[in-house]
Amino acid sequence: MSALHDEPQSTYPEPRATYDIEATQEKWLKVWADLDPFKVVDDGSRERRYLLDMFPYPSGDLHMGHGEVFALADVIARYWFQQGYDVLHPVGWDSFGLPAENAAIKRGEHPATWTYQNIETQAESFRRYGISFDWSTRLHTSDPEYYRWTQWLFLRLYDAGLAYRKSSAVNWCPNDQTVLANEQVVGGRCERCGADVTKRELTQWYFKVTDFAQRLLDDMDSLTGSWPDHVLTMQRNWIGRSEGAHVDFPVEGRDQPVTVFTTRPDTLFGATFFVVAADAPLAAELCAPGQQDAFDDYLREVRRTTDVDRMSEGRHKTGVFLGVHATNPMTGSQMPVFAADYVLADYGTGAIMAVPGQDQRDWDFARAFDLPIVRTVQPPESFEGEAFTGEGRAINSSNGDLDINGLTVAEAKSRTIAYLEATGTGRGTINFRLRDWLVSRQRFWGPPIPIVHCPDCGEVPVASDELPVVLPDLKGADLAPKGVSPLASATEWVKVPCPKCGGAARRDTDTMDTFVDSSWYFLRYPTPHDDTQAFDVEAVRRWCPVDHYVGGVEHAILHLLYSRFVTKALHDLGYLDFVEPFSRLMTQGEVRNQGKGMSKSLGNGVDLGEQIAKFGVDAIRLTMVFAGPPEEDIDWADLSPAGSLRFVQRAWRLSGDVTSAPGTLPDDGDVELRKITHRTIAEATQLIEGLRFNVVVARVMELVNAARKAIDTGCGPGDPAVREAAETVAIILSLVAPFTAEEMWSRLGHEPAVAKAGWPTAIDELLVRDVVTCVVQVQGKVRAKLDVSPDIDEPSLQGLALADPNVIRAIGSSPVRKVIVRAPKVVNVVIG
RNA sequence: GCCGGGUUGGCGGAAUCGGUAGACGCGAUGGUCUCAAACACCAUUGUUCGAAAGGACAUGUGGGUUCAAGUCCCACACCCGGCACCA
Repeated sequence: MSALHDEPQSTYPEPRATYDIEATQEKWLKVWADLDPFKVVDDGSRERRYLLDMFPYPSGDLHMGHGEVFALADVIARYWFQQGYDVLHPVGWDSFGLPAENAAIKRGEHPATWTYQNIETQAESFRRYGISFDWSTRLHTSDPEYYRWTQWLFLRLYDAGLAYRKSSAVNWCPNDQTVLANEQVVGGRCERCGADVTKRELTQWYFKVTDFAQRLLDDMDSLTGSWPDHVLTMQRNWIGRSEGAHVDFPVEGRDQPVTVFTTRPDTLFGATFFVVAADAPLAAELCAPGQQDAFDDYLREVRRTTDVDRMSEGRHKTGVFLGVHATNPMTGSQMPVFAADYVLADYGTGAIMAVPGQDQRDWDFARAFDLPIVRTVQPPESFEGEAFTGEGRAINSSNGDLDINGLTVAEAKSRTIAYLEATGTGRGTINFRLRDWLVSRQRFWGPPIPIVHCPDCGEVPVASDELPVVLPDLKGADLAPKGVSPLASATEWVKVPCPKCGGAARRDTDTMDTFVDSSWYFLRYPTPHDDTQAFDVEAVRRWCPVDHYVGGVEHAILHLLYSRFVTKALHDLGYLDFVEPFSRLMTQGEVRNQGKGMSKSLGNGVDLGEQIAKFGVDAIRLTMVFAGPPEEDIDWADLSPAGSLRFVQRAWRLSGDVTSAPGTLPDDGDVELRKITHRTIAEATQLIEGLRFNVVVARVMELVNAARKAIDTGCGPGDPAVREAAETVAIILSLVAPFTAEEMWSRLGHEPAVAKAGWPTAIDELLVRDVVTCVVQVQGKVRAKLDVSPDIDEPSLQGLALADPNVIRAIGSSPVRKVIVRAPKVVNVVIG
């Protein structure tokens, strides 16, 4: 039995009135469905605002995490509605992806069945949760009407040279039987299923994100302050810019020199050997015939090792001599060339100059293979480590032409680069950690890549007016992973005439990463049903960039980086007049339980639907919002939905106690209560702008307490100020507890919807206090409090303070040396 | 290791301009109501000394600046998150 169903019982002399939450929810849902108060207008009559929640993946019903994000985002949306903006608050589903496919295999169904059932379930839950969506915007990325335009985007990037195919060693998830983007490999494991990722040599499609590396970095300056710092930091780390030099090393038996990237060109004199990534083509190329067998054995070993093992802590260095030598351009000395797995094939040039004196990894390798170590930076006296990577003066660094001995690291770097450039053996350069975005997937439930492979014409893009390339009708076992895309088995679908020559050709059988779908969906929302174009340039100009984006921090790198890339690419192609998609970002924390993330395996899950059934939508939303600052994790075990329910009932009771008529002007109302009301309005406005929603709730609670007191023991229920307070509570509360707010609004004699009642304006005269508390300190310790007028002058305040008996006692017989007066707030007496 | 963020009552958190630390809520304790319990409502609630008046101590630790520090500066400890054989 929950509080929802408390009936007034005759045995109680005066039972507290409570309301039937379930009936109230049902009542207003019907009314709102008719009123459709959150439908976007877009007629230019009002200023526009675009609020976007990261759209959900339809993995079942909504869970606690959804409950939190959407409640938080709705505060902002509803605040904007109250302010009279024309708000775009769309809804949709990121509905392509692996779980649907895995469910379909298990059940022998089409992935669409599971997907669209879940979407319907979530849609109904959203509706009941009272989120202020404009339902007419609804889209699903798995609809052909949507993925048609995802394919269009692919083709535009292809035309611009930003989508290309290459063969390289890629991350392979043996469990999901598909390749993964770099961003989807976490700690050497598949982000989705946790399997150890291995490498495979495959020809795959990529988007050229690296072309934008510098801009992705630079444009973050404009987001500082509007995006959380840690998100910007994560992106910066991910892009990983480093400054250094390319240096060319002649290698015996080879015409072309081998170039390496180094961030420490100043240590070039200390380079005593040379290492090539074992799995880079260069290693095989350089290998001398005599070392071929040894190299082949080693490479086989490396290929077998997963990333998890490869990166494990304290693993000793391995490698194999390739039987050739490189020449150090500074010292002329011969450096043996090794293949090793501690050098990465796809970072820099896949080859390094090894400077064991200044790099611990090189030091470890040198010790393992008994190679010479030369220090080129003087460590401090006290230094006891091995490789020295700190600041110091250059040593052992001169030849006939260049002498950098005695220079600091920075000076030595620039001198060396200048020398390399002058002699044509190297140049200063910038290198990025960021790799191109691998977008091919060997799975079914995603947008087919709109390319045809023709034996004569090569890769030919599908004409834009031939889109969408619709998925063939596969289901159940047809979808089981077999290492090649399930699309390949749809033989009729694959066969297609070449768009160029008309000859027999084959469709590309891979689908796109689902992150492609979500990299542009925010552009679709202003015109979600346009069947002539992906997005309307003019509508996007009106609405975008998104004013406020809300979602989980787990997308801090992947989705946000990809969206930023796509925005910049479309900008360069002339479609967009902005370069950053999301002007402001709020990342909400995780909902946990008893200190841990909720999960089935831990058995600590809390079901959103059950909580709502028990306490009602408003109490749950309020609990989420009141729990703490939006970006902090919240722990359900620390919270009290029962307390939230108690509060909404208390607020509701207020609306029933008001006896003045609707429309009563508050002017003659009780001034003390009016002051509290208007201070609440002023503070709430500021707090919402600062995203401190939890404090807004606290302030409304205070206002409710004040109004309660006024009714019971103050000015009484008929005072106009009580009505003003109750109406203010209803409006502010409508951002968090829409059902209670609507019910209050109705009981106060108004027509729905309270959501559009209009944000109240604080009256300045009611914000000034006529009495303030002045703190009197002696030696910085509070000894007295005085009620004074806010415009009291300093001499009188000082006089009052020094006359206070507690102050006199605290001063005692000590001489007063100084009195600091900051009227009207504080007086501090310095003695002794 | 590098980068970012944090550490405030029994708990979640306020105090974002250097000026009353602990708003608001949870929990707890006492009371009202009840045969009783639950619910609800009222009161108290940082620790400590004191009968009280009043005092002392308190924002991770140690220093510093200041009339005044949770807030500013320096060092340290611990926690959380990200990146990491990235040359």
